[in-house]
Amino acid sequence: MIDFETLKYVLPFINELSATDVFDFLQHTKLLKLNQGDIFLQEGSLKSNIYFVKEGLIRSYFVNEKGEEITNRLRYENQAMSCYEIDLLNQPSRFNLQALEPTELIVMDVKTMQQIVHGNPKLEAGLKFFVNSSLVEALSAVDDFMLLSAEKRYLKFVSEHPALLNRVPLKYIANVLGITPVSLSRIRKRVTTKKQ
Amino acid sequence: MIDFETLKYVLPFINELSATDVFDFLQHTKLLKLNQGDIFLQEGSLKSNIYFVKEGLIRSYFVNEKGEEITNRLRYENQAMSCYEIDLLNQPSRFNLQALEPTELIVMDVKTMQQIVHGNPKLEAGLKFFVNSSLVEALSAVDDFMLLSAEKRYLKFVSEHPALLNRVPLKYIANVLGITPVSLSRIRKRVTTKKQ
DNA sequence: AATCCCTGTTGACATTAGTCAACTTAAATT
DNA sequence: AATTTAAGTTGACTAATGTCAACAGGGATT
Repeated sequence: MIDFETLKYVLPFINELSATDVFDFLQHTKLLKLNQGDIFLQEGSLKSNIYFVKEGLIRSYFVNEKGEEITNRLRYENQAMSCYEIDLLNQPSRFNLQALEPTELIVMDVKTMQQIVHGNPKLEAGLKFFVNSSLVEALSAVDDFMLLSAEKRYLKFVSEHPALLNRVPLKYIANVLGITPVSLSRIRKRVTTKKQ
Repeated sequence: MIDFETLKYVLPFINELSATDVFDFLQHTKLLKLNQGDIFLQEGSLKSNIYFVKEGLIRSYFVNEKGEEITNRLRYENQAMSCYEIDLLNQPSRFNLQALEPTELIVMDVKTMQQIVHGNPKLEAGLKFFVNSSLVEALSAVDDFMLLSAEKRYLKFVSEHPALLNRVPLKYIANVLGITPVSLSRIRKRVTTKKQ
């Protein structure tokens, strides 16, 4: 169980809850403190948790046939990470989750959360907002891959997540953009020389 | 208002509803019959409808700066199409919706639907299932763009939608796969010669 | 039947991205 | 300080995709 002040900044909608609702909610969350490099969910896991980043930076990645790690998502302060295979398909995770910095996560079991949320209109609305936001984000990402060049996707990434550039190794960003680190290095060069 | 038998095949969860619930639901749906080529939603529209394809085939597309039409989604029997900008962001649609065949759609206003669904556990569950399925689909699509080559995406498209190949012009499929029609034509040639 | 239009194919070439390897740099370790 | 390691850059080359244009074939229209 974690304190209200901690939760408030990560999940703004809890400000609208009654005291008892908040207590209920807090009772079923826990704080997970991680060191840089800690892997907190392994491929094959069935733990249907949802993770809210209070502080720090995490990634989702998997290991391909060649033994290479491919990073497919990055999440930082006030963002949530979940494994959709586990939560939505009841399948073991294909991905690992790892902290890239000293990180504090608010962890909630999805099934427990659903029980708490169930029947509480404000919590229902909060969950619905979260799922809908995830959907918008995913659909926009699909459209970006369809419509934008790698260079434009990079520029969009920079404008949407400027702080990440100095926090995340380039190779992870390259993975997220769907290109190789070598290619991203060259795109970055092209872009910076263009500007001048 | 449309009949129950029609709806049953498109929205299987309504089988679990009580008679009054079904009636409520049917009262707020209507059937839209379209000819091939009909555009039933224009860019800029704010009509937050959701469309279930009873029969036929539709596409979502937009017109880019060069005046070219870019198709970003295809939907056919028993699938749903919505414009996420309208429904989820309250923004005018960037896309047009068009029937590619003689088509029958079940149309429902999203806000009306939410009112009906609200407070009815089975309808809530049905809507939740629909949104979650959309989310899984979108997240998988993102991962595919990140991890698969254009050729592999094409092969996956073929295996998942074999019937579409004979129903949809190649250029629309190319758009959906994020490549040019010329490129898809060549991939298709590569693939068929490989098999033999 | 002749024409027109649209779609898809193919060729030639340009652009972009991938692959492999060498090298530099910075950070961590000893 | 020396060594090791990992990340990023760069060069050379290959592969994939885009662009532009010409052409072929099918379907619709006249």
